[in-house]
Amino acid sequence: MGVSFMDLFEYANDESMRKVELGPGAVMLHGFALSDEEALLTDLNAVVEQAPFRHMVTPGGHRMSVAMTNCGSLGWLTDRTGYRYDPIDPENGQPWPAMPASLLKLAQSAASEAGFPAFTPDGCLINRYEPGAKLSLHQDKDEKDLNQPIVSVSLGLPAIFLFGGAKRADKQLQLHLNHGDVVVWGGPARLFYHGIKPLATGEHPRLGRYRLNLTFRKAS
DNA sequence: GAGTCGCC
DNA sequence: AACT
Repeated sequence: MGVSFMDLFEYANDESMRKVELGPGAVMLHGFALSDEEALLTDLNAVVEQAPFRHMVTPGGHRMSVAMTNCGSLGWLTDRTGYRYDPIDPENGQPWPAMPASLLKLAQSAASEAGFPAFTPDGCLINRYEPGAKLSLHQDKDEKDLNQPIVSVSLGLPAIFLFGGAKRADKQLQLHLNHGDVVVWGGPARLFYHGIKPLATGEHPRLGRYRLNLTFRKAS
């Protein structure tokens, strides 16, 4: 007898709970990013200036509603030929912007808090959602090193994060992600299916009409 | 044959 | 679904 699914749903969405164990290897950290907000947004702006957001295309030929860019030595890409990590931004032929120290520090401190003290991310995928944008249920499985977790930081407009299990059909927790929330999953949860429901319209004091999601990973 | 970071 |  552990906590029931409904109990977990309540705990996981209670912002007064600073840290919620979602299951083995998966942790929700409420309001974790807020202390570094100024440096974070300044550094993010610099990254995006060098590597602008773009709507990538899936192997099936569909344009993604989420706009993406990357920083760090490896960036995640999708195009007609498939999903992969690449050190070069195909839009300009240049390496992705280096990962700013503020981002790396945030990712490592969140990972440590979640029980992964040796996290050494080499890539950060930056996802920009506007109202209506979504990411359907998927696994992060293009990384060579599945021993290290995924660290996901939410900024700006709120979203509903679907966090399922090892099989697509597994029941999903619906987690309300607000500005500054972090979700970390690794170990037994590393390949769990997850997604984002279509973003509701809104206005955030710092990020306006957008939600930004930073997902740190060790790709190589 | 299995799977799909998409679509309706 | 159209492709891997």
